[in-house]
Amino acid sequence: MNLDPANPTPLFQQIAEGIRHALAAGAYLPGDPIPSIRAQAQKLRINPNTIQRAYEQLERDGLIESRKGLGMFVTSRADDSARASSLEALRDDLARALRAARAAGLLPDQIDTAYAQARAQLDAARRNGPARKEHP
Amino acid sequence: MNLDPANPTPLFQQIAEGIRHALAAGAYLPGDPIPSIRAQAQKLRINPNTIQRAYEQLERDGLIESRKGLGMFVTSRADDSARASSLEALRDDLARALRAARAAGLLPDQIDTAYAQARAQLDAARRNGPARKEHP
Amino acid sequence: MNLDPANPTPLFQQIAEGIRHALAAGAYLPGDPIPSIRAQAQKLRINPNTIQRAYEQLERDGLIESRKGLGMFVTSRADDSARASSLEALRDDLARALRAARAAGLLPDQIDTAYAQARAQLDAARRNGPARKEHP
Amino acid sequence: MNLDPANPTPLFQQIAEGIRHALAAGAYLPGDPIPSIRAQAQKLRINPNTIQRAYEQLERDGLIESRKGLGMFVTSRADDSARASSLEALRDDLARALRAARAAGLLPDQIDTAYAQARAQLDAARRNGPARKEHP
DNA sequence: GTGGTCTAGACCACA
DNA sequence: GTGGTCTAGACCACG
Repeated sequence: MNLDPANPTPLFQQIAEGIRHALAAGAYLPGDPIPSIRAQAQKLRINPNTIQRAYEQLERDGLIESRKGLGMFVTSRADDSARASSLEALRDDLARALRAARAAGLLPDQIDTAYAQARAQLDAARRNGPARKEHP
Repeated sequence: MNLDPANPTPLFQQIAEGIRHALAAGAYLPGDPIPSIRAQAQKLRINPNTIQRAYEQLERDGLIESRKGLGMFVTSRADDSARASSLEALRDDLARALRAARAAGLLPDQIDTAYAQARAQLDAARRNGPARKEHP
Repeated sequence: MNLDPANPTPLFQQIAEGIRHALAAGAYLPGDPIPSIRAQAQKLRINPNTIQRAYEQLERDGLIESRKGLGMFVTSRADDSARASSLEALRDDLARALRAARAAGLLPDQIDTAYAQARAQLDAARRNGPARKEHP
Repeated sequence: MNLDPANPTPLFQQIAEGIRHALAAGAYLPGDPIPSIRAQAQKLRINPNTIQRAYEQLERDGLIESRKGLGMFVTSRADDSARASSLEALRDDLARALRAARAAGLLPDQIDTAYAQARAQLDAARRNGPARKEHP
């Protein structure tokens, strides 16, 4: 899980996002328990309140559910939901970015070119492994 | 200028963004004065301090400059700078969105499809006039 | 930190300057937290908004960074940056002063003499301790 | 006279400075009248209030004096005073710059080097004529 | 009239 | 507790 305290996106969202990815990747199967708030907090060396907020968000999204006295468990449809919500988030992000670009008066060609560049950069990163940042 | 107080991005940034767009679109030419802080504040019904903060940011970015006792004036290279910074912002947004999508395990096909959808939605909105917000 | 409300240079810049000096002097090490806005405001008996503005400037200059809910922390390269910017400021000041002197028709000898005097005055002040203000 | 409305130093000071230089250079002799506020304002295309403030400052410094109903005239000791005040201004500027540099923790060597650089740059500019800005 | 600084006090999100 | 944004209203220098 990639946590960066200097990142402007809130810590609890970074955590929720990390777990969402883990679910989409199948790291936790439906019915599995996820680490308790206290355990997670200790492991990540982060304030338990922050973990709590991350779990709350996941629960609202239906990815995990609490069973009284037992802890939080992965929902049956969690992996699909995780993928779906990731896709939805991507759509939202793209739509927002394009709307802003259009409002700024950028031409469709410029927008497509920017996407192609970002896309190529992503492929390069994938080929070179996740640790690489720039093309060599 | 589209100002939404419910939007999580700060008001003063929304204002700066709006003027940046106006500059990119050529609404104010180099050497032109932009509306005075007080006038803008009255028109947008927003506190002058907030306008001041927006203008401050534009001045730091070299888009406008202040002449004491006279007002704020558009810099000579303002429109180019505004376009360039808009393009840069788009690239950043796209790269961030794609990185997140990849981290979430989405397939390249899904990503491209999402972009195509967002792109089509943008074109549709353009054809139907700038007032349309939702899919037609 | 030397704050003079009668000084024409804005308070928030004086504050930022003071912290810049402290960073250059190594008073705060990279990774250290700097005093919270509210604490600093209370200590200096100055409005928190003014402190906030000073910190904002330091953050823009890359000397400190904020972590939400935790405070502002010294950047890794802060001390070097602080020194570099101080040196740059000195060069600018000297160049501006010399340009003005030349424009006023002063002779090179007069300029050098003035610098020697200012330099000697500085040495004397250093020998006599930082509290001395006037010529001994 | 070099007037720059984008310059952060107030226009009226730039004007006063320009006249001070003219006096030091002997462009106006003691007893000569200087251009009336209205004439000066029209020639420089500047608000008469601004000229008025510049003349006020020169009068306070004893460089010019008003004779009722006649206008403003150059004082007998004006050229010497102009030179002296320029020298004094230089001393002040240098002392202030050095004090700031010392407060920032710069070493004496660094300060002397910075002065030598500024001095060399000045000489180069002088050799190349007043219009040149950078060494070729 | 203009921009710029400062204070006071409020509310918010985050850890 | 932290930083960040916004409002309200004051005062200043400048043209």
